Amino acid sequence: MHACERRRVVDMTMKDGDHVVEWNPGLPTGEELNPTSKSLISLVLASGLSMKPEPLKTAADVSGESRASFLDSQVQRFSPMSFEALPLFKERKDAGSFVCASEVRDDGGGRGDGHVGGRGGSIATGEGRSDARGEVRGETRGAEEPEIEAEVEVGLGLGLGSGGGGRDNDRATVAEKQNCCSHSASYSHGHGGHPMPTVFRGGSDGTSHQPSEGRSEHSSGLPFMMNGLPAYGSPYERRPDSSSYGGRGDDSSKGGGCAKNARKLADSDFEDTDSGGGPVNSNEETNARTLKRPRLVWTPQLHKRFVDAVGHLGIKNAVPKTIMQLMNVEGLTRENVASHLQKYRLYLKRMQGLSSDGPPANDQLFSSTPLPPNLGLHYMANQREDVGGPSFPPATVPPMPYKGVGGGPLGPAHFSVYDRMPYGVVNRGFLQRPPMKDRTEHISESENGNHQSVLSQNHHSYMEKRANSPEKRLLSLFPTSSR
DNA sequence: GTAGAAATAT
DNA sequence: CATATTTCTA
Repeated sequence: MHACERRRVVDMTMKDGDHVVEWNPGLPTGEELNPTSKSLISLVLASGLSMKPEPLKTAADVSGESRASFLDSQVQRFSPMSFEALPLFKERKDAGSFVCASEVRDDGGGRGDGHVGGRGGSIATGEGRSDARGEVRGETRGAEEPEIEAEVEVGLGLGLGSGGGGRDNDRATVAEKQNCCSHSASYSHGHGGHPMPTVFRGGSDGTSHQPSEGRSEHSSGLPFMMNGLPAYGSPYERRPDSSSYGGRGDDSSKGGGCAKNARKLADSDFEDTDSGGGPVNSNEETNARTLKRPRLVWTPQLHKRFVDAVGHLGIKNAVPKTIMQLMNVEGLTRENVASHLQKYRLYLKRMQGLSSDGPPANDQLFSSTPLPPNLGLHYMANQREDVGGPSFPPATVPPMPYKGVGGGPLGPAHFSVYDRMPYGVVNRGFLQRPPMKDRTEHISESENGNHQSVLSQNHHSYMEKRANSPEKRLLSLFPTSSR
């Protein structure tokens, strides 16, 4: 675990030159570091971390220390306390913002079959930005939050609970995660079904204010998960260095420089500086009330979630707010969703418009996620929902069982934000909906998932003439062009 | 206050 | 230029 930390430190060092100081508060001290790890630190680095270098070890020493370390780690790992101690709910407003978003399917319940699909979890990581701001923050930052977020987030994010259902698959994933992201986690902490609120705004711009507004509510009134999914980690992520903001995973061709990002955001923090009364920094001037929130990147996972939600609700009920709630993604705003929905509708419209010879549709994101088979129609038919239906409560989030969506053989076993987006991968969307009572139509989905039969229709028509079916359209999304 | 569309920004 | 955010209107 420490290996990772160290690596990061190094990265930082290299990247930001002398800004390491900023990280010092979060770095382990000589005492905190376990023996074996300590011995791995170079003299230079050690001095940089204000810890004294370890004397050379004898084989015996090493052996003994390893054992100690191991035991130590064991303890940490299984001690519930270690989990509790983590600033789970704590807002992270700090720098460097290391964001790790992850998605984990957790059946929560004992539903054994809940397959966790290959979807591992996505881990987004970003390194601390070296905006000019960095330094400032480093100094002004209050007493709090000295720790390095990274691991913590990851740990929290990965809700590896998945008790019974856990498959080897899962484990592997977990292992991977641990590997790359360091300790973390993964205890199947009991937290009975709690949503693992991993909140933290990608701090790219340090705009780390918390999801204050609209979202906090999720945790309260709504069911914890959608389809058995635990709360999604913060969607905000940072790309390694492409600097390109765009969601496109591709090259950074269009990339504006990091410089851009730095821009006005250079302030942001003040809101948090919080109580502490620490001498509020000099930001005042820079306090361009601009407090923009970081640009959200709609990753395939996120989008899928979105689509799932929309599908779940049916186009009719799929309004931003509801979708947002259903998605249960922390930090996601209604605006985010509204915006995406807007775009999504356009996409749908377009799709139906030129169904036949559709142009290559560059919407990799959209096109890669199968439309929920039930978009619109069924729900339309189902309008009267509340009536005698076991089905979905209209506006509420149905704590519906959500078995292995996207799972199966198709999903990627592991997903890291650093990877090129698996656009090609077609996740099977939204299956296993509970039986709709009078569901007349039944869209079958090809088992192989390579071709998706999707039902779609002009969204206007949904609204207006829902009853009639003429509008219906069957679109088939391009074959899984895995690329 | 919210949804949806249009205007902006990145 | 594409995409996300912000603003504006109903």
